Amino acid sequence: MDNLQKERGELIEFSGIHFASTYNIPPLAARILALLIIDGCKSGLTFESLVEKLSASKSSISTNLNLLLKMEKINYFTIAGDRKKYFKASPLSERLLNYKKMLEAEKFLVNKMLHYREQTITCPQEKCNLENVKAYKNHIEEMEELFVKTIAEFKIIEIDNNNNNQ
Amino acid sequence: MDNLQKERGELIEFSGIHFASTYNIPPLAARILALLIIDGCKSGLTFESLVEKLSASKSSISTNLNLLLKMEKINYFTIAGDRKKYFKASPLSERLLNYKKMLEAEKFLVNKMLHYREQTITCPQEKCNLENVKAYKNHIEEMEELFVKTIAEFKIIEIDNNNNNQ
DNA sequence: CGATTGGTTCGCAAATCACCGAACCAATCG
DNA sequence: CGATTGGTTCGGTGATTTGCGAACCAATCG
Repeated sequence: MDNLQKERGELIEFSGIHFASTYNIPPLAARILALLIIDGCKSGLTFESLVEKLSASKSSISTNLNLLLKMEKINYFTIAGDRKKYFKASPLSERLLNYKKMLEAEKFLVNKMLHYREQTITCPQEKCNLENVKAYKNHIEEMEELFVKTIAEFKIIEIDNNNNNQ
Repeated sequence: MDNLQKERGELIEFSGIHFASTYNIPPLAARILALLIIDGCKSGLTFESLVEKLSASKSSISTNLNLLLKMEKINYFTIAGDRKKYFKASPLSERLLNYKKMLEAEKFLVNKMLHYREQTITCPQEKCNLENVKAYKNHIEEMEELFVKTIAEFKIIEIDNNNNNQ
C-alpha cells in the first residue's frame, strides 16, 4: 500500500524526466503529461487538481496545458452543465506517431545527404560511404513500414476499447 | 557547381537543426557534427579547420568537440609525426544505437507502468488500458528486434568497407 | 446587479545556457 | 633556451527558458 505510493511517485518522476528530454518540453509540462497518463486515464483530471497535485501556479499550469494540447500530447473533454475541462493524455497511438515523425525527419535528411553525395563522388572510399547511406535509408524505410503497420493495429484496439466502455 | 555549394549549405543547416533537437545538444555542437558528416567523411577535419569553417572561438569548438566525443557521436585519429587530431563523425551504426537507447528508455518506462497498472486494476476500463499498454510493449519489442538485426548487418558492411579502403 | 469560478495573459525574476576572450598548459621546433 | 602550435580551462556576459503573481476576462450563480 505504502509501497504502491512510492512506486507511483517514482513512476511520475521518471516519466517526467523521460518526456522532458525526448519531447523537448519544460519540466512542468512533462510532469503534467506523466500525471495525466498515470492518474488521468479513467476520467481525466481538472485544471484545479493539476494545480494542487503539482503544487504549481495557475498560470504555469495553463501555459503548459496549452502547450501539450497544441502538441496533441493531451486532449480534454467537457461534461454538460459543468464548466470544467477534464484533461486526459492522448492514446498511446499518438505516442507512436511522434516516433514516426522523428523517422520522417531522419529520412528527409538522409535523402538530402544521398542526393548531395551522388554528385560528389570522387574516390572509391566515397563510393563506400554512399553505399552506407543507402543501407541506412533502407533501414529507415523498414522501420517506417513497421510503424505504419503497428499504428494501424493500435488504432483498432483503441477504438474497440472505447466501444466496450461506453 | 554553384548550385552544389548551395545544396551543401542547406544540408548543413538542416542537419544542424535536426541534430540539435533530436540529440539535445547546443547549436554549435550540432553544426560541428553536421560538418563532420558532410566534409569529414574522407580524412577527417582538424580543430583549426572547424574553428575557421564555423567561425567560432577555439574554446567553444573545444568544449563542443569534447561533448560530442563523450556522447560517442564523433571520434578522432592521429597521424604519426603530426600533433593534430583529425575528427570524424562516428559511423552510421552509432546513430542507430542512439535510437535503440531511446527505445530502451521507453521500454523501461512501459515496464514500470505495466507493473503499477497490474496492481491497481479496479474497473473494466482500466483492464482495457492495461491491454493497451501490453500491446504497446509488444510493439517496442518488435522494434528492438528490428534494430538489433539491422545494427548487426550494418556493422558487417562497415567493417567490409574499412577493409576495402586500407 | 455583485460575487464566484475556471482559466488566460502579461510582465518579471531566477536560473540556466551558449558562446566568447584571455590566460594557460604541454609538446615540439629551431 | 625561447617561440610556436594544438588544445584546454576559467570567468564572464548576453540571450533564453521556466515558472510565478497579479491583473484580467468571460461565464455562471444568487
